[in-house]
Amino acid sequence: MCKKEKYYITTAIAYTSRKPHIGNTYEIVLTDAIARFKRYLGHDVFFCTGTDEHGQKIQELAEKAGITPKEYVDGVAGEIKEIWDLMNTSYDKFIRTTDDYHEETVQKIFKKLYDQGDIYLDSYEGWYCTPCESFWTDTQLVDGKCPDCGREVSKQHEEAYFFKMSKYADRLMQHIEENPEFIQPESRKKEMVNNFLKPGLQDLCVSRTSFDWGIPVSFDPKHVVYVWLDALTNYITAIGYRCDKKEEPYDHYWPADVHIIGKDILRFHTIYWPIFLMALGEPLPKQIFGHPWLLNGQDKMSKSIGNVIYADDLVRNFGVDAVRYYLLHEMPFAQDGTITFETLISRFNSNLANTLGNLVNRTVSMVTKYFDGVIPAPAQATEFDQSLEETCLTAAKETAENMDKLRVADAMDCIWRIVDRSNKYIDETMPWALAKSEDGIETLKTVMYHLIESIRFVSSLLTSFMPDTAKAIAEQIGATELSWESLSSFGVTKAGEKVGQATPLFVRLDPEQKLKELEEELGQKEEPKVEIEPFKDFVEFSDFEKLDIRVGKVVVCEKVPKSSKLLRFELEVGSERRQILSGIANYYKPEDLVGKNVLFIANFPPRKMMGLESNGMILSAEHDGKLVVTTTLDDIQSGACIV
RNA sequence: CGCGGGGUAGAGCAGUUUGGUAGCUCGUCGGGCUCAUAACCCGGAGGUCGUAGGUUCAAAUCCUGCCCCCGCAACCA
Repeated sequence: MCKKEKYYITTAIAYTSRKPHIGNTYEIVLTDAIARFKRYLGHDVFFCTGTDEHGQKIQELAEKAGITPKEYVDGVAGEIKEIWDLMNTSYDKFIRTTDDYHEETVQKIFKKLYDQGDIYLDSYEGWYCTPCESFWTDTQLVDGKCPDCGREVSKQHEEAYFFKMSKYADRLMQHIEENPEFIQPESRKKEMVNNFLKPGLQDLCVSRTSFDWGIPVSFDPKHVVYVWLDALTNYITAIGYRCDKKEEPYDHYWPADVHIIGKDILRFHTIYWPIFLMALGEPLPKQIFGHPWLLNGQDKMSKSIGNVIYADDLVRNFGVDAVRYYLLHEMPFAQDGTITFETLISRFNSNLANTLGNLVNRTVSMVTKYFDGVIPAPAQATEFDQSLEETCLTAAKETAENMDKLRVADAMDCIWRIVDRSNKYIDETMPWALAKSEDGIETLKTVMYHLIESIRFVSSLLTSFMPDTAKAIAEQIGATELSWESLSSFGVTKAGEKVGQATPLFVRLDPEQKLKELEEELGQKEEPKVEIEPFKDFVEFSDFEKLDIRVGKVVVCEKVPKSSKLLRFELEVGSERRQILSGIANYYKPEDLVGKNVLFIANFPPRKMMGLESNGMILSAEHDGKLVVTTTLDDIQSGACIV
């Protein structure tokens, strides 16, 4: 029995707050192509994906929908699974963080880390942002608002468990230095080391009491385990890690060969996750790859911009493999990629319908026409054969080399080199001319054989990227041998086999018409839904009266040096002057605000930001991360009260 | 002086480690061919390689200054 090399690959688990868009879908397709290719090479692959289902946000969404959190996540997890399946992804395990074995194991892990002193109970006063589910310290807050989203936070005392991150920082630093492949792409590694490790790690809050949709801490059930200790551990619980015991196939597959994740969560995977594993005494994953994002044109996809593209809509219009092709081939290795209907249509026509589809179609048609569909044995050689053979053999080798480096788009380019070379080969050998003369027939046999064989290479190599298409090509050229091993030499196709029916693999689209169709079908869906902040609870008038809101006239307004967000204001307030800082530099040119009346809260205690003192807070209206300063409808004496 | 990445034909990218004819895809123009999905093949046009200097026989590539974009961090009560 030959022992196959194991290969454990994972995606990040998808958060079950809403249906994933095509950008989120990219990750599973990318991972799938890598997993399939490793299997194709003969590795013993385990491919894990799943859903992250806890948290306050989900609890709230469920409340809004009038159902239980579990019902809510069941729905979204089902949707996610459907899309993963629709994309023809070959995961071996779909873990949900609400699975019982996962929840139990997380509890055990928490207890173990607590018992060994890595987790400790502390209590602090902090500011909590509900939408972000984040706690902030005084210094982190700005203008009393969440530094992430700029929304209101509330002061909360929370007793919480913390993880001693710093204890393991040196070991992690050493690991990163000794394993240059650990963080990919390289540029991200520097970000992590310089921004987090070097300045020193803060202890991480690993429990919450402010909501209960989570895994309860077994020995202190008013706490639930907070996000990362719950989510990251999926990678080991999914394959049998149970803390006190290890079930099959954990020992076989762990450590992971690669975690494929979005670049936004690299920090958690390259710092917290390895440290958790160190604390558990388990080996670290070999590699973490933070892939770039897929953007719609220049913009990030977002519901509020209304530019979200969903995988199922694309699949309905273009087919699974065309969408897979686009995701796998058009995404650069380390830079964000873009998707638009126009480019999708363009790639579909040129690369799939014209170059690839037409090659198969014309070849099969010729074999049918000239040899009644029977693949002839090669006879009289042509001067172009060797070049074609070389292209096939080299391309196969280089496809594998690129895949080994996770360079999926480059790998696909290698496959297309065979396609291009084959099209050229047809032109060079001119089969239609050979068919006209008796002695031409002998050469024609060679030509057709070579074409079928090189297309077999294409079909074989394509199985990991476009499985259905690969199969369809194989059927049309009558190929049965598609293994990786069979590509080590040219000439595996058996003469005498029959080709199938020549059927276009991808039917060319009329770009303008298709675009119109897409707009009609998806256009109206894209109207942004206006989502506003939920209203807050009643307060007493006396609470309002505690706030001292005034009119101030802007006398000076300038950018705070070194700060990207902060503007420094000097306001005329009656006959006084007052300095206030406000984080609106992204929305206003300082000079445009001079002379304007603004509303501000006058009785917040002074607060230092970027070394400057702010004596109040300028009121802005916020929507969708955009801020607009409030003012008075008519002019009025500065210092006037808002009543 | 917080850390890092980047600015190359109309668009999107490679090339920079190891200086030596500037390349690929799409688009565009012209030609060829007719087996095929108006497809395929060949050729042309189009770039002062962000900018100003420096090193060198030679710079997209190495060095320095500057401008612009992006990511991370900080910071936006």
